[in-house]
Amino acid sequence: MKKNKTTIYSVANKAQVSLATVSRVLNYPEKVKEETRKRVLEVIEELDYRPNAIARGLASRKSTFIGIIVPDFSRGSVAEAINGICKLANSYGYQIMVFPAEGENRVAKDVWSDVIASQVDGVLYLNDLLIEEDLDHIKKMNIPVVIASNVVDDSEIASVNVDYYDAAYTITKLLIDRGRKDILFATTARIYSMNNEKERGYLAAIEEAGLNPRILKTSGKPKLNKPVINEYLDNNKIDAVVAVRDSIAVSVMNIAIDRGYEVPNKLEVYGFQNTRAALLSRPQLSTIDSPTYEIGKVAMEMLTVMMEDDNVKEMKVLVPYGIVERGTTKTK
Amino acid sequence: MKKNKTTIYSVANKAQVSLATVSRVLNYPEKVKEETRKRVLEVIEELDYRPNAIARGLASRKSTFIGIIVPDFSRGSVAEAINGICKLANSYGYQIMVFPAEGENRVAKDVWSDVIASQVDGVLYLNDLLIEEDLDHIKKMNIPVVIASNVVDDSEIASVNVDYYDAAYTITKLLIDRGRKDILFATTARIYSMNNEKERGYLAAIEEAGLNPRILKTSGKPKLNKPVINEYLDNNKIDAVVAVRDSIAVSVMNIAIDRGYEVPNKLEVYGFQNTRAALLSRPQLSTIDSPTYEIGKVAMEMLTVMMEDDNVKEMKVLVPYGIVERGTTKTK
DNA sequence: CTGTTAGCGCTTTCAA
DNA sequence: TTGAAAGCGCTAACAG
Repeated sequence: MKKNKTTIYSVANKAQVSLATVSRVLNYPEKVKEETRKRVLEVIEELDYRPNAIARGLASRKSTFIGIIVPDFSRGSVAEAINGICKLANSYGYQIMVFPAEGENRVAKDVWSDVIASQVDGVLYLNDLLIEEDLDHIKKMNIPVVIASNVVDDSEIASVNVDYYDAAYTITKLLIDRGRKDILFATTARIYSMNNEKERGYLAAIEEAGLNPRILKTSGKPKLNKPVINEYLDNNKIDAVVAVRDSIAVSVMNIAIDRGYEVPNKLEVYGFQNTRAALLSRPQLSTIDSPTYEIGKVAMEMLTVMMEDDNVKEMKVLVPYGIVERGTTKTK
Repeated sequence: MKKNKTTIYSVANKAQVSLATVSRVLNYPEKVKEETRKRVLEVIEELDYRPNAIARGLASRKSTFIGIIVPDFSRGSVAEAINGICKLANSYGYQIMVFPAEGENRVAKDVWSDVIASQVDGVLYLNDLLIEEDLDHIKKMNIPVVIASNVVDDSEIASVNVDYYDAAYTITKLLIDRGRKDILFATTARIYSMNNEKERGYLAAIEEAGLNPRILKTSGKPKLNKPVINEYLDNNKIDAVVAVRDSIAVSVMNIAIDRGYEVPNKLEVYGFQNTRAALLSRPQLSTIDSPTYEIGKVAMEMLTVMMEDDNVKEMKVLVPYGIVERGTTKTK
């Protein structure tokens, strides 16, 4: 299978210049006499020449590729972040390389190995799972890495997040102020730093009000939720729900409605993330709007800065969240 | 910013062999004496050597990169397909490169330019929009291209799809057989080959039964749908809906329910795709299960075959769909 | 079975 | 302002 055969030589020949000159009009056009430049540009156009990114990468020792480490593209938050990243990467001239990181099939080591081999200039970590081993790899890496949506303490590691603690605290407080007393916090069984933060925020508000915390840990998958939620509702009375994800919120709500709960009068519900699921639910879900698209953009922005300059000051950025009140809460 | 400095030379030196031998243990291990191979492997391990994929690509004239052209990662179908692609790409040793193709910001030419420059060995076209110009580029490409979820007539172009015509025909027929007479076909205003096929299938069944076609074209976005749908329902009585996407099905259904329609007794609804939206709706949506994950896998499989062998026979593959009957239809 | 030697297509000094 | 030449790190004949 042969590739594009127009090389820098073809152009140089046809334009009657050396290949160095062609290279220059590509990279430092101002260093070439206007006349020559014009001629070369014409030939490039004519031959439809596209510089071979691979060769260029090898010669210049930078690939203009960036890597994104991603668990599962079907997760709404990830998808939006990637959209944000693409947008920016494109305008900065970076190509994006994907490194899938499914928890089960790939151990951290393999992913990072692939990343190193691929010669990317920087990496964006969008995986929601971040283990100690990853942190080690990141620190050993000699290219910049930015972590999105993962709260990490290490001050040397760049990350961008929403203030999940504050968000959870705030909506829980809102519910308490409206007289809710039995507020369920529905979270994932698996431990994510993000959801941990939310739990801390929830607990802070609950304890401050002297209420009893009620925490339910479920799988993220709608199908597996049902029995767990049903069992919980068999044994407990609740009047509000704060869920770590919209989909979990909707799952809990739907089951509660089936059991006769009236939303929002008898049961108020908040989700997290403002995904499409929140829009399609009945009633439409009130939720924390975490601007995942924005997170992607900001992360990419940080990365470009770090790729150009080793000394970056602000390693932890917090993107503002919003509270979207819809049909599942009672704001008067 | 310096990169990984362990090269094939470091390994060769330390293992007391030539670089060619190291290269061999990497690419044709069987051609190296067991003893030497072991020694080299040890050094590789010890130095944590990772061959530079860029250099390798340049020397071998194949990058082991494949490109995916994608419009919007937040689309459920795309996301699942990418998951499928990743899964396979990984086991075949291909790295995935992303080429965003937003309709508005990028003209076809740019995308294909980037693809060529990046030296990928093959490309998967996951964009739902496929214009004449793209087809031209694809045919001029000297690397294989596989198109997913786009019905394209050209027999030279490889594609993988679900038989949308058949699926739409079948569910429409099902509705007719259950006595439904005013069946609305809710589709997108923008023209997609996929939805076109569905429309043809719908029309075939409707005409066959001597009924009146009822077609409503809306935007894909839930927010913009509402007025259009409301207006339609102001002026028309319907007793069933076939929508080209789950989200559209749910939008229509929710509005209909608000207007007093009882689902599924007075109004039956079918969606398309079996996304999460179908699971979270109330009642849960009956839908065509198009196995997008599978489509991704199959497309990737085709691509690998094509990358190894220019002469491929089967250029059009159809992946089987399923009909998922849930709460919005009346199967007895 | 292993080493030597050309490149792959480009960038980047260094001279001219 | 331009050209010549030396690599970037690796693969792939070709010898031996």
